[in-house]
Amino acid sequence: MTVTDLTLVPRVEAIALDASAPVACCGPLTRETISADDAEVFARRLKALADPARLRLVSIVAASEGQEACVCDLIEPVGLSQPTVSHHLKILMDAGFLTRSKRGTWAYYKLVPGSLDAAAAPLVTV
Amino acid sequence: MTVTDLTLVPRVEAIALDASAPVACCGPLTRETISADDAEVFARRLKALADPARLRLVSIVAASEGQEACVCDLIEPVGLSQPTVSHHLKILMDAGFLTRSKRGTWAYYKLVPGSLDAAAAPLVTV
DNA sequence: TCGGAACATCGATGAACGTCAATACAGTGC
DNA sequence: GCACTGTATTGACGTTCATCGATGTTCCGA
Repeated sequence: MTVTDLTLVPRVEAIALDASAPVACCGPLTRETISADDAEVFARRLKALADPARLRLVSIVAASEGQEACVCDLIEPVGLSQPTVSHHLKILMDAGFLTRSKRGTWAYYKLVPGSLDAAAAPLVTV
Repeated sequence: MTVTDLTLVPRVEAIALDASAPVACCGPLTRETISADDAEVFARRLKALADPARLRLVSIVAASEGQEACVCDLIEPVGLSQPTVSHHLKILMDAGFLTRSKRGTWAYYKLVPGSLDAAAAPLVTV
């Protein structure tokens, strides 16, 4: 790997993905009609969770010590291939539910605090 | 009601009341790992909501008088064809979020009370 | 009885999705 | 340097999904 390689990959989306402060996209659905744009945003979040494998991954991570788990501990429980698990984890990360931190050769995925509550917020009536 | 009736009360009634008494499929995801079966059920519900058009339909119905709306009042706001709207409404009905009642040639869809809260329950940490 | 209106269903089509095998990449230890 | 291990990416394939036009079905009024 050469030095010039570093400048070739601009991660523009890193700015938009401030995963440290999850926010509800909109008010309660029962209060007033959701806008088309908000519906798009909210649907994208729900779609990231609307898969059995991803729900299990989030659940395993969330129920782990420090709400953090290694990929190597996730493959066997969900019963899927390693590339598929990695694929799902990426989707959950892009949606703002998980963050990744590499420690040595291992990758640890951590639940973003409050992200699940923020995703559920528009559904609850309270 | 005779005495013998007591022993013959069919449990089918409880199933029939399912639509009017929504129940969370599982405990909080953060408490303990969700089972494969519960993940399947929960994912199916989320998938029914994870679409911009369906979110808008639910929102319009939920924000209407008596949380009820006619199909004729739903087509124009979402900007989709009538068959497509009918298709989405069926999905929301099958998932237990809406109920339908025909009055004359009109069909009124009503939000099932508590169904949205029940769907969001596994996500909130409380 | 007939025509029209409101809604559901059918059939087709293009896009998105979940999955895996193969491969590439990045660290660790020798 | 080299081999090995853990993880991400790529390419391909079958399935599911959202959408629409055409057609059915049900109900009401003339």
